Amino acid sequence: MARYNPKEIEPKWQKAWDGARAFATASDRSRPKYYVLEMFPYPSGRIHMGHVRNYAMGDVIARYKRARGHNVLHTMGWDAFGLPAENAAMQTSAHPRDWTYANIDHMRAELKSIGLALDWSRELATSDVGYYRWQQKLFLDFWKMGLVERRESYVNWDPVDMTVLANEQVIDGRGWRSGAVVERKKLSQWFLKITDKAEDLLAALDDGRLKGWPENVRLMQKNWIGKSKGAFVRFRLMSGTSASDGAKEIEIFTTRPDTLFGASFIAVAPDHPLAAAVAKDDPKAAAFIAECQRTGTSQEAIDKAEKKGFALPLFAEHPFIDGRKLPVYVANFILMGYGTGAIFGCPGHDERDHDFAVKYRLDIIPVVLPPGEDPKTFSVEGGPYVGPGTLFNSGFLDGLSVDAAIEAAIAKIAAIGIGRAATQWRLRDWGVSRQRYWGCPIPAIHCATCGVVRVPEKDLPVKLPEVPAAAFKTPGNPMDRMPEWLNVPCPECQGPARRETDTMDTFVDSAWYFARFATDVAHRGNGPVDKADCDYWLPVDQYIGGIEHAILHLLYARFFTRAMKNAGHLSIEEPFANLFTQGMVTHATYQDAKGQWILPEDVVTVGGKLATVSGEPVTVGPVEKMSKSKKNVVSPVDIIAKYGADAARWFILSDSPPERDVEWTDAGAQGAWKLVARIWETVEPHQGLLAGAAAPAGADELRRATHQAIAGVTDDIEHFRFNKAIARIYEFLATVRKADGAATPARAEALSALVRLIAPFTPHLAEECWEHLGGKGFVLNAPWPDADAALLVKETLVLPVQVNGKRRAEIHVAANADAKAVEREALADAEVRRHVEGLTVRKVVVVPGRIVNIVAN
RNA sequence: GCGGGCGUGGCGGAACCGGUAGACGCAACGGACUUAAAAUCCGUUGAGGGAAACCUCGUGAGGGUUCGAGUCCCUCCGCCCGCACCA
Repeated sequence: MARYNPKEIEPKWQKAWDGARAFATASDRSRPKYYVLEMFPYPSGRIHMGHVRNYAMGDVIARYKRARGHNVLHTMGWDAFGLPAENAAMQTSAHPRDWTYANIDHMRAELKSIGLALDWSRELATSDVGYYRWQQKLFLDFWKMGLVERRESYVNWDPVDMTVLANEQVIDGRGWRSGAVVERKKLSQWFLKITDKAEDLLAALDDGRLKGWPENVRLMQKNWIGKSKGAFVRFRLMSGTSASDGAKEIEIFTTRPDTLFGASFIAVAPDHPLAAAVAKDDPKAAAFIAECQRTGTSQEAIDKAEKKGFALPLFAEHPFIDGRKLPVYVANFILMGYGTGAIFGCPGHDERDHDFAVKYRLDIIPVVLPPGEDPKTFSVEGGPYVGPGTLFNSGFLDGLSVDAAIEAAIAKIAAIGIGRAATQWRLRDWGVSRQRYWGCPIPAIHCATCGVVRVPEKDLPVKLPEVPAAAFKTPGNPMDRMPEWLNVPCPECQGPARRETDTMDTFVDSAWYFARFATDVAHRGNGPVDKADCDYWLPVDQYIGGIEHAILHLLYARFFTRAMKNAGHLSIEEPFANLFTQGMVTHATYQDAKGQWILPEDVVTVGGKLATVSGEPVTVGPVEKMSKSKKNVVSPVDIIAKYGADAARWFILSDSPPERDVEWTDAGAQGAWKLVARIWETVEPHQGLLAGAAAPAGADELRRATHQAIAGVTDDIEHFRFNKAIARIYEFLATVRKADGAATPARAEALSALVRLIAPFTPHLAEECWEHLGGKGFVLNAPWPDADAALLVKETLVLPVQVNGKRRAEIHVAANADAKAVEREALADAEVRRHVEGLTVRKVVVVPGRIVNIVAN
């Protein structure tokens, strides 16, 4: 018997599928559509196991839905703009474009060896002019609709390299290449007004439009959008201490106006105008603000920095308490971008305010009394109380609940004209400017007389200028140094003007690619998307990708879909009907005696111990996400060469639930390979079996097992439980192999079902088996098997019987037995009698079809 | 720091709505085949006790609710993801 050889068989079927154009998207729109999309890859150069996992999952769904009669759209493309190409250009002198497209060619070939059911004719790269010119058109549309704005905001600035740094290029507050301390620098930048859609982006999370999304992702987005109700309140600055710009008052935002009587200070952001005004004549204040500016721009850096304040020579009057003076601080944890950039601090009922008050020895006054506490003894000196309760020490609010006090406080503030109720959002507008070359150029022109002007649509695309590869060795954006590209006549006055040199955030590229995929290639020259095509295919029925994209990418795509609908390009608000977030691929880490990381392929077992190829001892470290820096990577290409694509796909799906991390182990991959070989071995003796097989009848073991397997695997695939589907296939295979005496029709039915059930997971093997058994056409076009409900019903059940919660016996009862009969049966059981001997039975709990519990004492 | 998750045998995991904890796979051990090894096939395998029947313990730690808790609640520990210029 010939051993199964994936090296021959996998390319054979890949060629056969190609030759038959088997995965070309059908134009027949009468069938129900199904659009399955995996997050497209960044073309880093090589595929990794994370890709294999992501695309194997999508492929299972695509092939399964196809077998269920759907018209399936399943495509692949490249998230091709971004920083790594420019870093490569700095290191290797390769032009970002050449580097990127060479990587794409390489990765495409690697992906094809996995045997994915993809329509490659729809492939796109976001760096193609044919893609980004339509992104420029969308940008202009949004601009006309008022969704584009220019305003100042901060970037990480490397003062040595004179360049803007990404957050990941800032390491411990220093530039990654220069090592210089990074500064915050204000630049005029482009923004998309995602906050205009905040209300609907939030509402859709809860109103059923995203019922196919995981709860945790919806919750993360909800918290990210962060709608909070509260109030603006103006505090009068005390005379004689006014700031040098003459400000008489300071406006704060608070979500807890009920705690106003517990206020003991005011804090403003380092870039608040009041702070700047004081700093003008106060070198110490200026120095403190400068220090704050040296913290990075990321929220994480700001939050983790030690909370610090600087007392300005200013005091504010408490609006309700005569004579209470509130000192005004500049504090490094107050954000200018949220609310008014100023807060009042209530140390008794807020963590950060409490820390701040302890540090600067400010009053800590409790104003909310928890239920059951005595106001005379209750203290918040040791820590704030943030729960519900009743107001005290609070004048007109005394005795009210927190909620009632919030309302009463707002009413009073409004009545005396010092403030009003307000809603604030944590969500900020989307800064899309990048001071980099390898991105989509922003279609704008700066004219000294006309200001910032749109590039007319007829002049699109604004192509990236041709820049020599050597230009990337110099820090900064090479576009700034291309006068022949930079200088253009103003589209409005024809006077001298300059092109915008900022390019777009790559999140813009990935915010609408799903709709571009849905647009037929023949229609792609006419606009960003084809509305009719999108009306048929969208929304994406199943979107699959990493949890790391839970907020930004998904939120941006949701915003873009709304904006594109408003611009008339699409008819939907939500791009992804169902979302699945898959876990990472991890691997053990290995180090040699010197602490150097070692590739798994360079580790060998010598006498039961791990060693390097040259014999040095190796220590095994923790299992971590596969990463280049720790060298704990396994190349899919090597695995496919060794075991075949089917075994790789099988293992990556078999070992862990899809949403959790999976650990790649060579033993597991070998196990998958054994399975592939065993299935072939099981099928091989039955050449042509399907051709003349009679219809199976009866209800023998094998038939029951077959239909149970069909029902179980189907249900598991529908619910994204690939690991369980695979476990069931193992069980079913064992039954098939043991069923020596089964009748030929039952065996044909079992093998036919087996091959179709494995087809989404191991498609090459399934085709080979299908052909060998005499199945018609490709198994990929064969209908999914149906489970016969009559063969799934059990006649008798085995019920566990507990005595006082401990399992003591099992009884066999008819599936339709009533509770009384089950109870009688249980009490009659010899084992049960032994355990209740000498006790009085107090209660018998019968859970139908589940369990019996006898309570006795 | 803030937001969201996860934690079950030697390992990956299963256990549906609170109802027999450990399905299935890996590893290990025993056996068959072989001159031998590999491959393959069959069997055993949570821990402790017992000759056995069987008993006790056991789902990160501690507490609680319940006839019954891996599952629900509270407190704590550890790890992972995100934090707006990595993609």
